[in-house]
Amino acid sequence: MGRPPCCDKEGVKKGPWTPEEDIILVSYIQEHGPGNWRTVPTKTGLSRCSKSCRLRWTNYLRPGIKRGNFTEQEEKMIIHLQDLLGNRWAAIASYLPQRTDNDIKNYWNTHLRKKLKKLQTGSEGSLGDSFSGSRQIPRGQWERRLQTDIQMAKRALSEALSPEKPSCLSGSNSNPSDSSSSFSSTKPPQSLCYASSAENIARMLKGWMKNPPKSSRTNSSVTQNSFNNLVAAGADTASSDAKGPNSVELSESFESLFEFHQSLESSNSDELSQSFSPEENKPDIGEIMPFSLLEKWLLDEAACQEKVGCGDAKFF
DNA sequence: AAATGGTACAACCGCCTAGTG
DNA sequence: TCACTAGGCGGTTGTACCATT
Repeated sequence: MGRPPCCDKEGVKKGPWTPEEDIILVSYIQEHGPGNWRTVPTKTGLSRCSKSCRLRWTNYLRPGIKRGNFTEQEEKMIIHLQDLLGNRWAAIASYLPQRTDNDIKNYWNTHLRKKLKKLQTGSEGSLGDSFSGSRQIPRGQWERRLQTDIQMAKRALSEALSPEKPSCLSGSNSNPSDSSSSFSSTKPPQSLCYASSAENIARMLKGWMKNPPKSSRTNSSVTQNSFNNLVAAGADTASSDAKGPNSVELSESFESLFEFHQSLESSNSDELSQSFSPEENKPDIGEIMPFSLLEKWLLDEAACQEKVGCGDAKFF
């Protein structure tokens, strides 16, 4: 028997999030930290279901999310990890810092699957066989490899963590395989850590300000319009139907966000990448250890397997 | 310029699992 | 042990944008 949907209530809003909602959610999380999603809609006044709030946070608003083009390296990693782990996007995402599982999944479905298909039909023999190779790995072998992966990731991470790290980062990322060390289980985070989600929004909003709504592809027009309306109305506090914070608060939020972002821009970006590392349940390995190390590991493994003849990682 | 098809991505849906009483 | 629930995950859908005809 199936569970009733968590959000089958009437009056729960669906569809694209507006900047107003984003700000309400972010400011709430900045204050209280993520977790206990069930109470978020009631406490924020958002007409969204808890799941939607969580999703919006994890896929879009949370700190440290990198959006846009995937690099060639990331692409390779995704291909390799997908071959290794299958469609376990969350697991794959844990190896790719700054990328969400949803992002990776989308990228796989829209880009990589086709790309591989093309390659597969192009060079039927080599790639095709290797691509389907993992499907034929005996379960025991697959599990052993997964274990090895986890061991190696743990080791690499603990090595990388041995030097001092910013407190924000060391709080909850101490164990990459410990997915239970989620936000809710950590102490209330320092605002600095969450501030970078405000940075995300600020960046977003700044983009909207810079680009006319039409030119921006990354945000839905609903959101753009909503934001434009808000900007238009924000100055004279005319947006009256906003739930939660009133329009004065909202415009103040915008101002503070812009100020915040400006101050970020003026400071050292390297420093930023450290001090604003995502406080996240997903291990931010790329920021913890050099990305090249992780890649080296993956590529070495692939090379090693080619040698041994495992035959499931012959892409590169 | 309009119509059409393809692409990209945010968001939703429903199942699964772990935690809790 | 069982029932219930929140959170997590992967699959799928909806829709705006872009390119082509």
